[in-house]
Amino acid sequence: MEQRRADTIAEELEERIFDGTFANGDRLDEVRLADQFGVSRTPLREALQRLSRSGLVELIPRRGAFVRQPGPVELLELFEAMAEIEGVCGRLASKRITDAALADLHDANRRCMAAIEAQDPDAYYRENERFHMIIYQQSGNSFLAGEAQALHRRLKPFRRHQLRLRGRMAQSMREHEAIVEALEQGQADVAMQALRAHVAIQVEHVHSLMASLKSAAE
Amino acid sequence: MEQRRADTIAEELEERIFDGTFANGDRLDEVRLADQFGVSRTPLREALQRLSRSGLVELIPRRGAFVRQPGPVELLELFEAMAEIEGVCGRLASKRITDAALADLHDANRRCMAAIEAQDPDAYYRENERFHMIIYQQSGNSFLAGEAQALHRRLKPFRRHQLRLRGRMAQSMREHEAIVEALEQGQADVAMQALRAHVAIQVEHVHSLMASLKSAAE
DNA sequence: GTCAAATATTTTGTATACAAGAATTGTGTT
DNA sequence: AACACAATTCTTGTATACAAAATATTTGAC
Repeated sequence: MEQRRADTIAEELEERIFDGTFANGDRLDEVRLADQFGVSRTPLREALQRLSRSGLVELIPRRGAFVRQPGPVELLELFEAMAEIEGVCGRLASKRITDAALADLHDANRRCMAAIEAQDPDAYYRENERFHMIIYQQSGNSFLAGEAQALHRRLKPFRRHQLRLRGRMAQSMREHEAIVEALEQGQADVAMQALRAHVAIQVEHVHSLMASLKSAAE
Repeated sequence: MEQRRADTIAEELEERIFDGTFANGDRLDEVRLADQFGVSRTPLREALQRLSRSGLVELIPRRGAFVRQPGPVELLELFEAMAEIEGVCGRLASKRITDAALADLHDANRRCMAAIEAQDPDAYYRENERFHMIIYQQSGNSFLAGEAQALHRRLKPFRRHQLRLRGRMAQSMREHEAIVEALEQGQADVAMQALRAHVAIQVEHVHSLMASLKSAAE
């Protein structure tokens, strides 16, 4: 018997919320799910509480657990928060980043470029993610890095859509290069503003966000 | 029988961690505490999980729950993160703050001043808190406001010490006024930097932090 | 037929029971 | 005496049982 089923269950449930198996507002029936996972209610409830902490599930006392996809307003707020926090990470990183990390950023950018040439959005997304993670780490503040990572993760389903937009990958690529340059030269405010804008631009395409939101809600 | 004991227990435990009843590294015995609170292990475990999410308790699988006070490094990171996030809140608030909120800030400052004259650090702290909460709210971003509030709460025990430092209240007061002025005039970057510095200055007094840290650890 | 109150059913929250892993103690060997 | 290993004791994680609240259903009055 393996240890700690609760977190594996939480992951699985999260996956199902992301992939749309559970729609917004759905009630997550404890007994049914427990049955489905072949466990008792105890570890399942534990998993639900964990999900409520990360915001995917709302736990209403004496009523149950409900899937809670962010609405338009909340989504905008999350993107804005992410833009701001990434900006902050960039500002701090500009003063603390190591040469090795700078080399890694260059490397990630090269791979991004290759992905664009290969017309491979998935590869691009993967390398793009690496790029951002490096910056989080190099902020030198593990708390902020953790927050940034959590937000990144939470907004993932909504970001993927954006890359499909015409020309977005190439544009994103240019922004990456400007960001690395600012970091390289220790230009704190330039790096901050560039990163903030790089994330905030996704809010510009709110309509496409709303579309993905609606499709997730049905 | 009242409803939802788990959160009242979580609050109570949090209180005891803050006030030093439970020292750093202490193991929180489920059965003993359950007994003490007159409940079963189930709601108590729920409370422990909640505390682990807010970082006060580390939950090691198959070993138990341990009190986890932040160490020096983590403490510096938390203060830095708070300074940055407050700065961000201030920047956003400078563009969005309402006249009513500005009036509230002035009011909070007046009360702060009165507290200084009355040599009442507790009253000062209370009004100071109100001042900051208003700014969080006025960022217009409930996610960021929530994060800021959570950090504020978490660092509370370490902030209180700082106010006792000679002249800190008066200095803090002047900073508050500069912040309100920047917000009033919509000077985004001035407000951001002022707020960031206002919080970051507490890191300057690291030694006093360490002292309070050590006393909490024994 | 509609609405309301009472009853039945479902579902959450909590207590207890049990199982498996960790810690501890005791014993035997060198 | 020190170490290793085994058996015991504790403790966590999970399952089941029970209680109270919320929801659904039935029944009765108008």
